[in-house]
Amino acid sequence: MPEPQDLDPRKAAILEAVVNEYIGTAQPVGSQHVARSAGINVSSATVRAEMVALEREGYLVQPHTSAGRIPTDKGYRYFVDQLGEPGVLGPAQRQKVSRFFEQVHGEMEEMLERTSGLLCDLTSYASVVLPPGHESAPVRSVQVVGLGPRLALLVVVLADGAVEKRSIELDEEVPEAALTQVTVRLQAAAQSRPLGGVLDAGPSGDPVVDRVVDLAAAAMADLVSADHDRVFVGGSSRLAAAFDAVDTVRSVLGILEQQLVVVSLLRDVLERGLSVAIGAEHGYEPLASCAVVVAPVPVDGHEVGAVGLLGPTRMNYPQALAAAKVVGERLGQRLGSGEQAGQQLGPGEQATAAGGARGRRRRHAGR
Amino acid sequence: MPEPQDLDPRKAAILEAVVNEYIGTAQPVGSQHVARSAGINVSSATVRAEMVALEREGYLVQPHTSAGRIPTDKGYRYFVDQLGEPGVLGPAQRQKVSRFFEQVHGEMEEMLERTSGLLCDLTSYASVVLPPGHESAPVRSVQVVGLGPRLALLVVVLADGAVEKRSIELDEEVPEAALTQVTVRLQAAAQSRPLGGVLDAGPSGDPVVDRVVDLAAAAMADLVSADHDRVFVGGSSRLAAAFDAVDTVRSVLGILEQQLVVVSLLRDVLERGLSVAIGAEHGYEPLASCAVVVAPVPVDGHEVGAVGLLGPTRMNYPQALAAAKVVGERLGQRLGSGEQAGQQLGPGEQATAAGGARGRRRRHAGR
DNA sequence: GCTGGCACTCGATTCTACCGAGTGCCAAGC
DNA sequence: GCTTGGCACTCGGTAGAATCGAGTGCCAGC
Repeated sequence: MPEPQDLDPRKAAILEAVVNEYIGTAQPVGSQHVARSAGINVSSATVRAEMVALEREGYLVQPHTSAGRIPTDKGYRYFVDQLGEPGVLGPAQRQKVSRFFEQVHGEMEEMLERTSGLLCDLTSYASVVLPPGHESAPVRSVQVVGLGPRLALLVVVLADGAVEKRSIELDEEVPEAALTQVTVRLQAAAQSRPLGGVLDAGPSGDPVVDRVVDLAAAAMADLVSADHDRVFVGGSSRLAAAFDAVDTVRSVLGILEQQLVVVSLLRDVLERGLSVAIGAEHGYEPLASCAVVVAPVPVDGHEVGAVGLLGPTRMNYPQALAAAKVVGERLGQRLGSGEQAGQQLGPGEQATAAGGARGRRRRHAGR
Repeated sequence: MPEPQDLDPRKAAILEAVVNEYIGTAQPVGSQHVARSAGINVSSATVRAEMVALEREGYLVQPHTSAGRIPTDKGYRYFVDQLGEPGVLGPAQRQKVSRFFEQVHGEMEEMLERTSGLLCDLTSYASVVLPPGHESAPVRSVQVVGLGPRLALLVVVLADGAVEKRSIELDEEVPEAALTQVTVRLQAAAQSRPLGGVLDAGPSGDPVVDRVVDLAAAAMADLVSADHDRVFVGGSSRLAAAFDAVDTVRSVLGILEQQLVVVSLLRDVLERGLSVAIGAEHGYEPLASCAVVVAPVPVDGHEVGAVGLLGPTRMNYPQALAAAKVVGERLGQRLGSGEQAGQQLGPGEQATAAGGARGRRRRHAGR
């Protein structure tokens, strides 16, 4: 595969001008526009000649003869690779981010949801927030609560403030006392260990208790893999504006509704070390007219979550990259500080029952 | 305000024919089409005369001269009021519903989300599921878990299987033992009482414990009002197909993202005893081109939740009403049986840790 | 190698003519 | 007196022709 860096500086400048113009106007860009752009000091005829070359090499296409050019996916890719630095947000945007992370508070789910709203607000694209998995978060508490004659609920509290639950259906009626015993045994076996690393509790002598402990342990193992498909999607209404074809909107929205697809898409892109997937670069055919920008949410060093933006391929990449990067980092810091101290409240927050009605009612991000 | 029943049978039949036709085709309906409809045994000229009257009375409008008629909101309203019975679902639909409620299982949140998916599937409109509030569900367990030096987490398990949590920021460092004591005291005060009716725990002698108990009690009171703005929205992609104006789609999607608005809209419609709100009947200007169908989710007699459908005013009301009614009822039964016995697993479900990976991966409904 | 000039292309826009679904009205008929 | 068939009229939608203009490719000259 040919190196993308094989463009001479003038071609690169022309390509950049086309991309920038097209991102703004969504109209094919003609040679005159390019010639008038800053940084281009040649005539339109020369630009035309270069454009022919760029088209031959696959960076541009003409929608039809006698129209301007628009970038191909390859063109966008080159453009994105060129801008080494992710760019910075404008001052207004920066302030929005700072203000957001100063004042945000409440339970983690709500914070993630509102983070998704922030991203939409910053970029006007649809946003996705993948919460960090908590395989590695130490267990703070395990509890088995009876709900009915043959039904119990396993409730696990993790050090990062997450609470997970799972129903357990029992083969037989189990007295409350036995469940208490189960809780005690599990608590001992799981306390301070990561969720994935809960050790066997060992036999207790009471077969009923052992049986329930086994069921609960299975449920806990299940929880570890379960939290992968949680995801917060926001701003899907922005997509309606981004695409003009109604059925494109419909199909993209439909995909955003399949959370599992979204999750694996983002993880996949992230795993390949990319921060942008343009057009068909991710495998999903139905999203071929979309670009995805991803940034990790690094919590205490290792990356555990992700934020993403979904928009048309003619996306404002510098802005989107900057927004995703900054928000991902800040979110990671926030979650990281929580991991250590369980801190999830804003600094200015009153020392009181957290997340009063005032804050909670301010949800903006859609799911 | 004139009674809507002031239409003679023939006018009513004509109006009905227009509505039915228009729902199907989205095209203005001419007098000839109506005259050919079943149940209309007069000539097109007569139909025309009647249509003039119907237009004068506000049930129909002409988009322009020499076009057919389309129903006004008032016309739809009459139509909806006429069909006394909500109608029944087709056999295929019925089967889908039955199959769904036979096989659905897992935690409540997931079930509600998938119910929302079911509604979309049945009607091809966007759907909303308002979970029942659990003010009245008895508390099964209360726990305060320390997360950091000055942060604790209140975890409440309710008899219906719901788990609620709230962070508590502490004024000072509280030893683990004190938190345990707090848990014990709260447990005693709250056990088996509804969440809203937790009594005062009374002084314990230890001021630190009392302080934390107070904070926790405040947090619990807060939880009661908190669960109002949870809502599951599904099938927003369907809206893109329902409206042809792109900005209508955009604004409606934007509204669906504001969960609080959706919740209060549905509650409002339900409180007014309506099952359908057409056009401007609900107060929300931006949804003037939409109709909302609502059905209660009655759990053990009193209505506590709701399911809703959001579509264009030219909605298939009989189908939507039937679907909402049936799904609302079935969901209520399901949740009701859970209230008593905590039963949330399908009858055919294996007695094992519930909601294995297989089931969990099958999410369809978008948020 | 760059530039201005020039002929050419082709989508978009405008204009016109026309079709036809649908209406309103009216006189004749049951 | 309601109903009906007939008829003139309206007007949005479609098709075709003419026009416009942004943009291209090519080429000769600087």
